[in-house]
Amino acid sequence: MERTVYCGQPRANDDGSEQTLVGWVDSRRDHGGVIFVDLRDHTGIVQAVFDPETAAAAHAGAGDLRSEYVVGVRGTLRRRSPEAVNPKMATGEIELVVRELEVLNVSKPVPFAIDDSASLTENVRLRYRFLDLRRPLMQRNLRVRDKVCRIARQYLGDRGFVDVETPMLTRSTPEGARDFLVPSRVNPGNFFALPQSPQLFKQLLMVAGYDRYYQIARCFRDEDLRADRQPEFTQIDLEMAFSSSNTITDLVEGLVKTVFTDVLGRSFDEPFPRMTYDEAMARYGSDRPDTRFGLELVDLTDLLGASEFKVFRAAAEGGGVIKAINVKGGATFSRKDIDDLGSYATGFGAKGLAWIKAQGGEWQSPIVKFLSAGERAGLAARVGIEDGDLVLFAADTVKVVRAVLGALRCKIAADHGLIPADAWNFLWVIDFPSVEWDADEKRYFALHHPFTAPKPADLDRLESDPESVRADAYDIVLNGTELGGGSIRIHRADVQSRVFALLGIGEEEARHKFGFLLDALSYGAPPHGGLALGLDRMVAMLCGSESIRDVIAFPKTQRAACLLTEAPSTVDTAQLRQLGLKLDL
RNA sequence: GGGGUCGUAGUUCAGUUGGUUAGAACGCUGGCCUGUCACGCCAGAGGUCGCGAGUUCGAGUCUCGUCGGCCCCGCCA
Repeated sequence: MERTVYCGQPRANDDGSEQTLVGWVDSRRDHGGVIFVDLRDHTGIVQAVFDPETAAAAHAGAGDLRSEYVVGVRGTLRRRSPEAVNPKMATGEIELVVRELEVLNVSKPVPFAIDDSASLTENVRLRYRFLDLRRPLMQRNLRVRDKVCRIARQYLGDRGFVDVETPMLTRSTPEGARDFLVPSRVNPGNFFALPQSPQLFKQLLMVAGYDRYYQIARCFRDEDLRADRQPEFTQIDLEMAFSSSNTITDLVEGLVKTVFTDVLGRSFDEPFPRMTYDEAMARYGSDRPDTRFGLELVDLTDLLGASEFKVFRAAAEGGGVIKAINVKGGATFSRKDIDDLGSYATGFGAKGLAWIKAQGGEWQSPIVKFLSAGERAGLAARVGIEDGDLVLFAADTVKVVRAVLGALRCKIAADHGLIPADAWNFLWVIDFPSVEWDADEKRYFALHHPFTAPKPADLDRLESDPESVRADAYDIVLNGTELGGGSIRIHRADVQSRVFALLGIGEEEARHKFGFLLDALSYGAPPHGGLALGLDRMVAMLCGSESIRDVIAFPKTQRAACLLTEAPSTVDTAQLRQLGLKLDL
């Protein structure tokens, strides 16, 4: 049977038309005489009616139907009588009066209902992913994903971007994440790496004169998983030659606005605000601040650094900071609530969590007795303490204080409904430092990656004062999630060599591992830059999903396994021998 | 590597202080039912309480280990 119309399509004015529908049996209601079967495909559900008097054979067959049988039905669409209309269904004003039924396949009883009502554990969903994906919610999610990709291709294609594929089998790189390795049979003892991103190849394409490149690119990173991190994920990756960072961010802003407008059906006219890295870290304790709510960090180091409270004084004297957030109305928090926040803070490196509760005109607090009248007055003024507030303090190194208060403000906002439901707070974070000192390894690390260009004005301080050098880099943030990031790249071999040197990548190592890049940069590389958007995260946010697993057809579990195929798996020793590999576990 | 949480019927869950035969809902099977759409009514089947040790007269319940799902720290743009 060949379909003439999808299940979700028939409407009242199709009354009388002859149609053939195919799909899955969503449910069967057998009244002894007439039988109703809801037939489902990805477009929706329509009711088919089997009448024993007008179509005896079809009716007999319908009695044997079970959930998820695959059937074709042919008959006449008929407008339902007014009392039989189902206003809950898009097709509820009409039904198919079946004349002919063909069972295309049977189905075992399914382990869970193919609808969105059941709350399923992820275990079951992933083991039966092919059924999970049949559910309307997942159908919608993957179709939103497809839509985003098509919009991106259209948008970028219209603007002269060329889609170029880059290798999946490439060479391992020293910086960044752990690589997935692929042994080379032809070259025993040698390995390919799966790309962490097409970064170097797109730069080579710039050198090659493809001045606008894009790719919807799979990327691989062998690191531990999170709700928003999978070992393989997808980026909308793009690169432009002869463009400033403003040109690139404007272009990407236009792309993102187009995507969100088309998918969500609402407009995003306002330009995305810009915030420097320093400001983001100071006010929000994060380089991807969630600006949908307040709870901003207030610096109190100058005010309380000399106080009698040892923890504060020690932090200030040790070069650290004292900061606080004011939880408006937080005086209602119980002692247990505050203790729980304390242990949450400990998880981010805090040694404790000092607090002041302003209630009934008094301050309840374990620390207030250490504060002078002047310190108290200054504190009240700067933090804006009013009756009913709860102030939480962190005093430690800059890094710890940012991490602790940055995490606390997000947790408190989430737990207490401070986040507006339909807010979409886009934000550009700019002026990142180029490098960061790693105290453990005693060397500088690139905050973005080693190919990020320093701002020209800062370039002469690269050797003398590296930490003051800003990168010409930009991240796009939405509601506290990093949607993507990019930068202007280094396009001169001499600058690239200086940055490698700063990062402790010696000349010989650089030549060995990045010789091809340095080589390419020395043959007329144009100035260029680009950006990559995390497709999975973007689609997850558009779908309202907490996890990117809900927008990936076949994701891995947190232990990096596929419950459906049971990958990864062991292999034959013969296979290993061909590759010249021996296991040593 | 670490912290937290969960694992009981096909599914989602309940299961008291350790105590007889481990329950509910939905689903499933059979029967009845001609306008339902969460159809209804009657009957029934269905359990390695993740797995393994231990404590105990007795373990779904307590202890230890282990496997697995999820969340987080570290790690990772």
